[in-house]
Amino acid sequence: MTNVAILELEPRKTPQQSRSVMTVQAIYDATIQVLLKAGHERLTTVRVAERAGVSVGTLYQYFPNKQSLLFAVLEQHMDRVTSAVEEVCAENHFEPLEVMVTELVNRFVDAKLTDRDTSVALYRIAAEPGGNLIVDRIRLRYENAMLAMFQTARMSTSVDLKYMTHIIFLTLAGIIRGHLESSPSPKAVRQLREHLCKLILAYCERL
Amino acid sequence: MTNVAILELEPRKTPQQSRSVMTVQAIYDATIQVLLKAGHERLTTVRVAERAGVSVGTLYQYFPNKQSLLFAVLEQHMDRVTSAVEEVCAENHFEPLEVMVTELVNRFVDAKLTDRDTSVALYRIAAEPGGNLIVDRIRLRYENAMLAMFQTARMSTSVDLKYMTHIIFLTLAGIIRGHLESSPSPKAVRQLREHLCKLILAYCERL
Amino acid sequence: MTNVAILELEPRKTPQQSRSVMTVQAIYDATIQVLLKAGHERLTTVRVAERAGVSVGTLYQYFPNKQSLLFAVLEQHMDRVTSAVEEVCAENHFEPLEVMVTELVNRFVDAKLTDRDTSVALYRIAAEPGGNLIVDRIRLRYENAMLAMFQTARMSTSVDLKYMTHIIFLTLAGIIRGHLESSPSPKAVRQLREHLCKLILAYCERL
Amino acid sequence: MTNVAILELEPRKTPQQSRSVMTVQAIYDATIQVLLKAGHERLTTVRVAERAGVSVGTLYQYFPNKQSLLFAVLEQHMDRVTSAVEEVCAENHFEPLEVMVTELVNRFVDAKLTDRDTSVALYRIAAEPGGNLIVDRIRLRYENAMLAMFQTARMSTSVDLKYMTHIIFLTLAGIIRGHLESSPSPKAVRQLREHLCKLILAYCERL
DNA sequence: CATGAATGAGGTTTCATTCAT
DNA sequence: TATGAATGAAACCTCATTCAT
Repeated sequence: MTNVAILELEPRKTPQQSRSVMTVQAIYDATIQVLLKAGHERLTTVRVAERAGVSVGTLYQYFPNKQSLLFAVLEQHMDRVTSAVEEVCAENHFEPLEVMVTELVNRFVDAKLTDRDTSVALYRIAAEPGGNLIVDRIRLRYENAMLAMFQTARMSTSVDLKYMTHIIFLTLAGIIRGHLESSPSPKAVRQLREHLCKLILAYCERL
Repeated sequence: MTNVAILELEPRKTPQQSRSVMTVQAIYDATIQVLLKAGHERLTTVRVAERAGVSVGTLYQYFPNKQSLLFAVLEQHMDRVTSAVEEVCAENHFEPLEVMVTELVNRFVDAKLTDRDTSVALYRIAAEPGGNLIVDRIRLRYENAMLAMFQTARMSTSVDLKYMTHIIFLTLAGIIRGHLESSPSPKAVRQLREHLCKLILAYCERL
Repeated sequence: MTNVAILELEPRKTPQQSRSVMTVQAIYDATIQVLLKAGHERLTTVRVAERAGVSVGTLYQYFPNKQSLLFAVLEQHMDRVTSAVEEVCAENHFEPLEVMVTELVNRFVDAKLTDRDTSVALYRIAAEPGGNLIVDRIRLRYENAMLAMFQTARMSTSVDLKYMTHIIFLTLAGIIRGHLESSPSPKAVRQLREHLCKLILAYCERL
Repeated sequence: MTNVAILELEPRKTPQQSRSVMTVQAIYDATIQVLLKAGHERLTTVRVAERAGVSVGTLYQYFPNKQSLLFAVLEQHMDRVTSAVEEVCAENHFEPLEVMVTELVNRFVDAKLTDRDTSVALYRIAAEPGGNLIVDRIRLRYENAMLAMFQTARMSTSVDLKYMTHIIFLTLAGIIRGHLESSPSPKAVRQLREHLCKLILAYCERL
C-alpha cells in the first residue's frame, strides 16, 4: 500500500513550480528570443541572462558554459519535433503505405514549420563542433520510429527497409531545411507537402 | 563549348601570374587549410595570413574584412561545384530521362565528395548572416541549368518543370549534406548514388 | 604538565559536543581537504561548505569572510606545531645544550612533517596580506619558549641569547620550509635532522 | 672574411632599442610596480598594461597568459640575484674558507636586500603552482656555483660537500626570507650578516 | 539558525582591424 | 604595397557574499 501522505511531502511543482525550474525555463526561453532577435553571433550569455530577468551568475549555476546552454536548447527543441514524429509513426502502423507517408510528411512539416524561425536559428547551433552528436542521436530516434512503422507496411520483403528509412529521413530533413533556409514565404507549403509525398511514395513503390 | 575569344579578353596571367593574383589565391588556400586544421571558431585573420605567408595587413588589402574573405572562399568553392553541374546538364540535353538523372546525380555526388571536408566546413560559412544570398544565387544557377536540361526531356507537358527542378535540387543538396555531415564513412557512397537515382527518377516519372 | 583544573573551566563538549563546535571543526577539516585536493586557487567557500556537509550560509555564520576562515585554519594548524615545540622546550630546561638542540630539532621536524602537504599548503595562506601578523605572533611564542629553555643552558653570559634564539628559529623554519617545498622525497629526513643539529649546535658553541 | 656591411644590415638595438624590446621591458617594470603598489591580489593584466602605457592586447602578444608574465618577471629577478652569487663564488675559489663564507653571505644579503620589497613580493609568485619548477632550477644554479667554490677549499675529504652546500643554501635563503618577511627594519642587517657567517662557518668547520 | 539560489563586479583572454613605418 | 605591433571593445566565466524563505 503506497502511502499517499508520503507522496504529498514532496512539494508540488505545478502550477506554482519551484523557483529553479522556473528560472531554467526562463533562460531557455530567453535564449531562443535572443537567438531570433539578435542572431547567433550576437547571442551572449549576458544578453540571455538579462532577457531572462536574471544575472549571468544565475545562468552559470544551471549551465556550465555557453555551449551547454545552446545544446540544451537545441535538444529541447528537437525533442519536441521528434516526439511528434514518433507519435505519428506509432499511430500509423499497419496503415496503407500512402497513408503512412502522407501522415509522416504532414506531421514532420507541421512540426518544423511551427516556430520556423527557431528551427532555422537552431541549425546554426547544430552546426557547431559537437552538435553532430546531438543531431545523430535525434536522427536515430527518427529512423527507429519510422522503421518500426514501415516494417508493418505491405512491401516486398527484399527491400532494405533500414536504408530506405534512412534515405527518406535525409530527404525529409534535407528538403525542409533547404525550404526553410531559402524561401521565407509560407504560400509554397501546400505544394511542398504534396511533392514531398509524391517523391517519397514514388521512391517506396519503386523499390 | 567555351569561346576562345572570351578567354583572350582577360589578360594572360600564366605562367608568370601577377603578384596579387597569386597572393589572393594563397590566401584562399590558406583559409581552407586553417578551416580544416583549426576549425571555423579558431579561424583568425592572423592565422590565415601566416599560413598564406603574408602579413595581416596584406590580407586586408585584398579583403575589406574577415567575412568578405570567407564569402569569397565560399563562392569560389561553390562555383567549382556548380560549374560541374552546369556542364553535365549542358551535355545531356535531349538524352533519355534516366540518363539525365543518372549523370546529374553522379556528377553532383562526385563534385561534393571531392574535398568533402572542405564542403562540410563551408556549410558553416554559408550559414552565417548574409550567406543565404550567396547560396540562393548559386541555387538559381543550379536550377537554371537543370531546368534547361529537363525541358528537353520527353515528359508530360502538364508538369510544372520549374518546381520539379526545385524539388530535385533540394533533394540532391539536402541528402548529400545530411550524408556528409553525419557519416564520414565513404563505403556507403555507391548505395547513396543508386538510391538518389531511384528516388529522383521515380519522382519524375510519377509526375 | 597541564593543569586539570584549567580543563574544567571550559564546559564539557565531549562526547555530545555542541552542534556549533562540531560544525566549525567540520569546516576546518573541509578547508584543509579542499586545500589539498583542489589547491589554494580553487578553494571556494561553496566547495568548502559542500565538503563540510553544510551550506555556504552556515559557513558565513561562523566566519565573517573567506579570509577569516583561512586564517583561523592557519592559526589552528600552527598552534598545534607551536604547542609541540613549547612542550619540548619546557621539558628540556637545564639539560645539556646538545640535548636541548637535538630534542628541539627532532620535535620541530616531526611536527612539520606530520601533514607535510598541509604545511606546504598553509604557507600560501600565511603569505596573504595580513598573514604576517599571525606568523609573527606564532614566531614570538616559538622564540619565547626556546629562549626560556636556552636561558637554563650553561653558556657564556656574554651571549645575546635573544638574538641567538631568533637566528635558530629562522634557521629551523627556513630550512624545513625549503626542504618541504622542493624535495618531496621523505628519504632525506634523517640526514636533514642530523645536519640541522650539527648546524645549530655548532652555532651555539661558537658564540 | 666576415662582411662587416652585412652585419650592419641588422638594425642596431642599442641605445635606441627596437620597439618590441622596449615594450616588453616596460611590461616587466610595470608588473613589479603594480606588485609593489597594489599587491599580488590586485595585480590584474589590465592594470599592468595601463601602467606600462600599452593596451592589454599588447601584453598578450608577448605573454600567453598572466602566469607566464609573472613567472617571467620572477625569473628575470632571480636571475640577477643568482648571477651575483655565481660571480662571487667564481671569484673566491681557493680562498680560505672564512673568506669564502663571508663573501658569499655578504653578496647574497646584498643582492636580496637591494629591491627588498620586490624580493618579498616575488615570494608570492614563486609559491604559485608551477613556481617550484623555476625555484628549483635557480636553486641548482646556486648550489652548483657554491659547490664549485667549496671544492677548492681545504676541507676534510670525508665531507659530503654536495649536501653541505645544499644545507648552506637552504640556511641562507631561509633565514633571509624569514628576515625580509617579518622585520622591515634595516638596522638589524649588520647583525644578520655577522650571525649568518658565524652560523655557516661553524657548520663547515664542524663537519 | 540553516539554506542555497541569486547576485554582479571584476578578472582573463581573444581577435578583427588599423596605421606608422 | 607590405608589414606586424598595437589597439581595445567585448566576450566568457568565477566566486565571495547576501537574504528571503
